[in-house]
Amino acid sequence: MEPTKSELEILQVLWKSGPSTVRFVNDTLNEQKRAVQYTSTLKLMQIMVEKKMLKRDETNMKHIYIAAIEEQKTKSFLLDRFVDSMFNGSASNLMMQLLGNKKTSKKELQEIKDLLDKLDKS
Amino acid sequence: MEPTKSELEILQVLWKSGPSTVRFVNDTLNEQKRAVQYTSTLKLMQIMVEKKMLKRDETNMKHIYIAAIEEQKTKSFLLDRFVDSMFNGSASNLMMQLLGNKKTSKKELQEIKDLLDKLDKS
DNA sequence: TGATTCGTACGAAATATTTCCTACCTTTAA
DNA sequence: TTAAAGGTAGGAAATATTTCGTACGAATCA
Repeated sequence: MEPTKSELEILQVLWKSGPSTVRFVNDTLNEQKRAVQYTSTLKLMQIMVEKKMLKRDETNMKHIYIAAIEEQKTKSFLLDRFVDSMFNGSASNLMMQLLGNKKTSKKELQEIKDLLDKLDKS
Repeated sequence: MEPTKSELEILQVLWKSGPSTVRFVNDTLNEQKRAVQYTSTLKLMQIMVEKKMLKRDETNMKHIYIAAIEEQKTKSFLLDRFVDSMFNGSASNLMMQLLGNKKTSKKELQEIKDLLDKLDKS
């Protein structure tokens, strides 16, 4: 449980699209991210199986890879580490940074407020 | 502008404490983070000077290192990348993750709300 | 049936990152 | 004035990460 940057890219594809072949993952990366050879993606995914980050169904020739770590848990873990290292563990510090950021639109802000309100009531 | 994990640790010290010697940075890292040899820290900081991430005052024998990239800009940049890669660029997705996290205390939540309110008025 | 395409396995190379050894100079204190 | 302590520089080693070439088997199709 410590995905590298490249490993995370692969996990994202699997989380989004579910169990997939190397071919599918590789095509997706090439479309959405950057040029990468098929065997590079294959190798990385094989390594991730060794690390127990992925599972593999070898029933058919085209192996099917499945994310073995949960999206929520993983993101939560990485977010924690990020907040710890960058914002001294303070979520509001992070928010402050986020809000000072031009990229955060009014729509986003409203969504966040709604979220907080909803949380209040429960 | 792409600090690695170790480089970020050093930047944090310099941002927090201002211009410092290698000795000070190294001591701080050993206290707050992990065991690391003096020359390791030295080497890394020298590399960071080459990369223009730090500046160095060589007037005296004890060189003084200064962060050459701004804390706010750097954090904003890294946060953006993080949100993009992990939460599809959506700040509210990130918030949702953050709020589902046990570690975010009520006090933090209140601070975030206050922050949003303040933002409204301005 | 061949030839081409598509798949996996394996190992090595290329990079990026981190760590530390050694040499040598300056300052300090006995 | 000499030994010890504390500095920097540089290169090499150790790791971690990423990328890809080659070999070879299975499937497909002309």
